[in-house]
Amino acid sequence: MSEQISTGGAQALTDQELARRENLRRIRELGVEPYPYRFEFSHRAADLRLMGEGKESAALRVLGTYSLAGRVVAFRGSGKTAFLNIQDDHERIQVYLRKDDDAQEAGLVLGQGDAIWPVVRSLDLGDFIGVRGVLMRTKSGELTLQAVGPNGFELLSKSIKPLPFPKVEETKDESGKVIGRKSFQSSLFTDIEARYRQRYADLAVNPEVANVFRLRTAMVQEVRSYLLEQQFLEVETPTLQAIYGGASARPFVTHHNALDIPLYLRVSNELYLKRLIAGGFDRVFEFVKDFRNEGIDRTHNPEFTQVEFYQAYADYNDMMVHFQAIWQRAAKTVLKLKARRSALARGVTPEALERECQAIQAGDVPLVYQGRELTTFFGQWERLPVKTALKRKGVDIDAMADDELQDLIKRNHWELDGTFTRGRAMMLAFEEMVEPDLWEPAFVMDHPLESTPLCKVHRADPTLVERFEPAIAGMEVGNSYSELNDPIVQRRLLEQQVERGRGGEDETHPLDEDFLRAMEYGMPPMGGVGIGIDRMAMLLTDQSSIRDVLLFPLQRPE
RNA sequence: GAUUCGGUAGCUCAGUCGGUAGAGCAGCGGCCUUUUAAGCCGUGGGUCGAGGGUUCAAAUCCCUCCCGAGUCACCA
Repeated sequence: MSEQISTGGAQALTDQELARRENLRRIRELGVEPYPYRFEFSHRAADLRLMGEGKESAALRVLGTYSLAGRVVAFRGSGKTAFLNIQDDHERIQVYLRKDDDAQEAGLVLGQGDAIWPVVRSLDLGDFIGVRGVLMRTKSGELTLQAVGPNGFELLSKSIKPLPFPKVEETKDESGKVIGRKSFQSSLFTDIEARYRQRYADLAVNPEVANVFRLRTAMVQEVRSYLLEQQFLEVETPTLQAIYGGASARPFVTHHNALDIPLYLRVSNELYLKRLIAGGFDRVFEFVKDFRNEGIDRTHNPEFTQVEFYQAYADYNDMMVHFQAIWQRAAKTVLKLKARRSALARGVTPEALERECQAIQAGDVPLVYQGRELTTFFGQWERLPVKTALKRKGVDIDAMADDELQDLIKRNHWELDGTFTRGRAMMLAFEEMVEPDLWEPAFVMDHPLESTPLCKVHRADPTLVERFEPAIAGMEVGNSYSELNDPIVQRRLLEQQVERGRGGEDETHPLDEDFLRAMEYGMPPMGGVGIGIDRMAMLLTDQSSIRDVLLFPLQRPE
């Protein structure tokens, strides 16, 4: 390690990193601080583009002076001038810098001449700069902020490691001749592992990735707005729990030192929200991170986000209404944002865009996932009782004896885990015969009694519970019950589950006496819902993997 | 857990039959005061994921391992 070039780590520096540190040294030598404290800016790139819309240079110039700050994402220097593309908030605008010592046009002199120009020449992609100047339009018509005056240019932060900016994409004709190239149009930092591990780099160079997360946030806000408008109270419940429950899942275990007790990261907040209903809050909701110590795949991450809400005096039918309304509202908001964002690129006029948004609001624009339309998404979602769905496939559960059901399983070479029960056989048949064909939104409802211990028995069929699991594009996107509130029955069901746990069955939970006590004091009838926020984001932003809607998906450490 | 594909320069990739590695962009030096694929001239850069084996010789063939992605299985 030399005194100037500290590696700051075990790995040797690349030639590019060394070059940037040399630039940094040179800038300091010029008396310029490469990491100043603040920069006052008047506008952002998106604002400037909006203001410059349809105006020529002469009209732009009289608008006055503007300033902006952002990251250098492209640099085209030519001797005593430079065109830069600056990105702020994932929007880009061109900036023009001139050495300008002998500029003819009064007032358009950068004005720092020899002093600042070496700093401009030492810029690297990824640096942050501030620019003050006037708007203009170049020969080719691109809106550009031209730096003017002694404060026209400031270095705000030096980048000493090259970002993985995409190379240009080439279009070739049959003979292999390059007939066109474009840069910064498409994401070409494609190493998927690096993108997840270094999300900051992914976001910095792939604005459309950042947009997915902006859409996700907008979506979450819509869900929250809906629930608040419906008089639900937002609450917070423990993440660290001495007894985990509310879902069948293996927990992460940790330890509290001062109390010297094991603690679990919650697998669900369900039992706490029900306690709150017992406590007299009639409508509560919570956005929660749940943690489940299970596998990772396209639709599962060990920590994931749900919104759960509980409503006193309601049942699962009421919850279906909320569920559909929330999804449709969030989807419309996301579709509108997508339309607005792409309007300029698509050449859509403001009037046409307004009509588009009205059509989206009216539900006339279909949601598309992975190239396939969800045609009934903005209509009434089908309510699909498991038994009814099977009957349509020629399997009438109620008309079949146990041995007939067992025969059905054997004939199809299905595998039933655990011991045979009619309910398990029914769900197996549903998964094998119905689920693969589910695409349009459907409330899969009225599951067998043994599927959950937290749900009320179906009012019309004692072998079922009042539960629904909505499926969209083949994905389970939530779960809801007419919540069980009979403490005697609840105790029996939970005790049975504990027994099964002792018998070695996976994924049961310990008996939560405190939860039972709350129910014994009296709990009103209620409907409860959990919505998987990550999967919702996948559906609405058209991403095929849950990792593409998580800013920092779990990765094995480097 | 099973299985398929992948890991080569900062990024994206090529690398034939085994003969000590290439391209574009990025970088570096030079020229250039309206570029936007900037252009022109010159130029540096590699523990080919790791380890072992076969061979005169391994990015390439074999074995083991690591990491990732996909598919299946698991998943109230």
